[in-house]
Amino acid sequence: MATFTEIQNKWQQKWADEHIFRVTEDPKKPKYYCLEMFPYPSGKLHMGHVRNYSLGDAFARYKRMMGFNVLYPMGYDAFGLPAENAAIKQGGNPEDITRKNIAGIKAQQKQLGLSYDWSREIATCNTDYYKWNQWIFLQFYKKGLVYRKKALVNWDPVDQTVLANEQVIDGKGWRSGALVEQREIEQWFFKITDYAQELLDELQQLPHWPGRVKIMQENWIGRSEGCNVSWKVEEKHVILDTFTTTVDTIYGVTFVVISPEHPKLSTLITKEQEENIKKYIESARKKSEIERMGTDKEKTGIFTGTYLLHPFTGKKIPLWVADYVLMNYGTGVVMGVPAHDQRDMDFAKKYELPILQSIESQEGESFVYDNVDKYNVKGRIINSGEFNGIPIIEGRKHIVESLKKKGLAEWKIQYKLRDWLISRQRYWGTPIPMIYCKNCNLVPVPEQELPVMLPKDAIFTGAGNPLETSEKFTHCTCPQCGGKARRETDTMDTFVDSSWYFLRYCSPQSEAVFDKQAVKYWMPVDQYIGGIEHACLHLIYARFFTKALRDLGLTDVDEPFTNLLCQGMVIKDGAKMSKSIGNVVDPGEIMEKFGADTARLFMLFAALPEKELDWSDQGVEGTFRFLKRVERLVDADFSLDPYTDDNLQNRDKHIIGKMHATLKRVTDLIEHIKFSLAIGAIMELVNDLYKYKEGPYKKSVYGETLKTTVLMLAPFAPHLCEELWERMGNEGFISLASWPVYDEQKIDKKAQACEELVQQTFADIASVLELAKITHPNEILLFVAKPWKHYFFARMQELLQTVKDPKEIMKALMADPTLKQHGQDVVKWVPRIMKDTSKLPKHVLDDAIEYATLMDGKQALEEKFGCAVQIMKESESTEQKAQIAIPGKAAILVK
RNA sequence: GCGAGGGUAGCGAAGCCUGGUCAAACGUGCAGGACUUAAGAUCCUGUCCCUUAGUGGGUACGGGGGUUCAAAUCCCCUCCCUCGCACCA
Repeated sequence: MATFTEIQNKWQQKWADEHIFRVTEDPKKPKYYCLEMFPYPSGKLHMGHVRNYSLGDAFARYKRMMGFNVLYPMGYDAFGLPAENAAIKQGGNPEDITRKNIAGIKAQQKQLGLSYDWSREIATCNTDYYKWNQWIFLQFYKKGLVYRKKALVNWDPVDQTVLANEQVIDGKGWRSGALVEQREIEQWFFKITDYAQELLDELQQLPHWPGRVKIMQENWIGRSEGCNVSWKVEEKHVILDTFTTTVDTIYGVTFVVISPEHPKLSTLITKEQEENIKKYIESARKKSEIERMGTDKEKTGIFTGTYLLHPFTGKKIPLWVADYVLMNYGTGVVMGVPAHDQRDMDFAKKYELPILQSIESQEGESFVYDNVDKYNVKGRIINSGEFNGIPIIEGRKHIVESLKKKGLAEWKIQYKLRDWLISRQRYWGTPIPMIYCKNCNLVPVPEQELPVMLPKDAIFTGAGNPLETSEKFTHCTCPQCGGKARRETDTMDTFVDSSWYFLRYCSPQSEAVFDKQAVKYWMPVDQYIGGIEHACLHLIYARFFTKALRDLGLTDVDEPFTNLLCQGMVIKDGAKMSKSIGNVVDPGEIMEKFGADTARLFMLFAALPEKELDWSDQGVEGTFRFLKRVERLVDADFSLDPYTDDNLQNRDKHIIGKMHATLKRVTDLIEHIKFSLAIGAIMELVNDLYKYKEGPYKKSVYGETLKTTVLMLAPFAPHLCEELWERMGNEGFISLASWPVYDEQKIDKKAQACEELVQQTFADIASVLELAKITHPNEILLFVAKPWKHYFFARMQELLQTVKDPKEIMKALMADPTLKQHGQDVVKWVPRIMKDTSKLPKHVLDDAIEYATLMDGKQALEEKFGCAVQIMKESESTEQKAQIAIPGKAAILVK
């Protein structure tokens, strides 16, 4: 008997030799693009990967069997800091390290037997890939989607590079975990904010995305509708803008707060306050990233000594500095309305600033805009001069219009989403194709000179950007004037690489960025599978790229991913697998011990894809046992007394019915990616097959059922199923076989069961008669498990002939002493039966069928045995039981 | 604080949307039996409590309340857990 390792190797080899998973565009076949988030090649697979790929592969295999032309590719997100850090630490260079890691991870993926079209493999560190990053960058540049500016940026002191906002988590770098500092540096940006509105709007058109991802993106984009109000500074020709969504409270402004980082701040300080403010700014900057993130948010601030003039009342409004105002949102200046804003209220109370009410609720009470829907609030404006009494929402319009006339306000839509900072001061990434020339300033590298390759002579010391150490790289000639020039040494964020790789897969060898026709055929991705951690990073960038490339006329795809599945984490002993806890299970070891099929099947069986998966060693063994159980079914000796009679007995019909029912269920479950339930249903069928095999079975029925079982299991445990497919004498690969089709007609198992019941009764009565040596029974007693049900249906039928009112029927039924005992159930069913027979629960209908069958059976029994058959309600006493043995009568019990 | 998702039998995990077929799939664990010299593997049976040859009854899906003839499932309140966002004006 072949071991699972032998089976695995055999079929993996065959799949590879015959290239059976290779695909090309075929307009005659419906396409299906199944994609997993490609991995960062760290050298070894972890359980999260295995889960991800098991899900994707099962689904791709299923779709293939369903007749789709399935694009199922794999590649590597190969640029990134870990490889560079490894080079610094252990010597060597990032490329070699990365290539080695790719080889390692690929070997394990192959070992898992994933049905990728390996001819489409890509790695983002290949020049023929990152060349197109540069090309896209240049297209974006031409279109004005790229710009360079000096900005306060998130500086990761450990990784020595800048981070995008999305990569800062709790004030720490997403990779290094180091506290992020603010630095002012010239940086490259992608203008993702141009697409903020579309990115937000089109979330509506993604019905098959998990709600939480959409909500997260929505929050991340963070749209607010409001207006900018300009404030004149007293005795200075300076204007300060504030952004507010609730301009209705403008009469409630008792102070204005400016961010410590605000560029105009220095000009707004009075001499007396200068020293103190400098101190405050200093302390704010120091604590900023640590304490601004803290839970305890006691507000601090300091008066600048300067006053602003209220645009309506002309009153003097003090200008304060406080670090609860963020520089990078809105204008960096906020109007303080302590009566209606919790933060302002806290601040006002602390510094004893006046509190002025300017709006009230419908009930005439003051309220704070905390848990209130700002855009649909009801109430009116008060204490606000000419605006008194106007409903809040309407009042906003009046106020803005009034200010607009004075040139002091404009409507404004504000987003939290900020432009995507893509420069990284590191080596292992795509060089940004720009040149600095003394004469010509900033010059893009001409397209024909792409790619700008990473130099081989860079030195990895850990200090600064290694690219700057390469003379060959940094020195160049200006493409415009031909003079000496310097190359940009920043590289691109690796998230640029992953923002369009799904397009490249469509035509990985294309001489262009991608082949338009191929993209037209394959895109969008029908099913995308990956971790939730990318909800606001990769998934937003990829959407942005898709839209930007569309606007460049390169595709006509609006949204890249139609269906999105975010898999749950793999945990063990109640915690995420991690080295520090020591609960890591190595996929390699599991594959060694139990094989790829078991590893994959367990991953799919243990939990629904979106849920957490609790790793259990016993569960793995159980899965392993199940596969062996299936194998034994195939290896069973068919020659052992199977019935050859062509007529199908009840037990044959039953198993066939079960098979079709299971097939229907499994198909539906896989379609909805509820793999664990699908596998559970297959297990049930396997259990039934074992039972079927116990009794007299027919080879044809057994074989047919088993064949279907193996086909259903094939997407989950492909190696074993290929092997079993062959052992059962089938030609070709099961991977390329067609998904079986169920026959609705054969599913009606209840009718079969009833028939079986009658048949069984015949047999049982015959044997009882024989045992009791009874030749001529006068009467046969049929005991039924719930006789009152049948009785109920009989009465019900009678009543329906004459009475139409459900309540009357109910009354009549309840008057019956037999049914009275079961009043609850009677009351349950009558309204249902009266309402709509088609909507009856299945079991009620079944009971009705059973009743009819029983009546038929009774008749048949009477004919066959030539005696009266009586259906007994119940056997309450032993006396009655004793009658069973009374000669001249036969009794049989029916469930 | 805001937002999302959870709490089901010894354990993992379905069922909830669309109330009745639910003492609740499937797996695991446990118990008994068969096979075996024995162990393992395998197969069968049982596995909330009481009772039975069959059956029947009681209690139960975090806690409390409500709607309904009927609630794990719908509504309200409450407790606990996990995960996102977090002074966004």
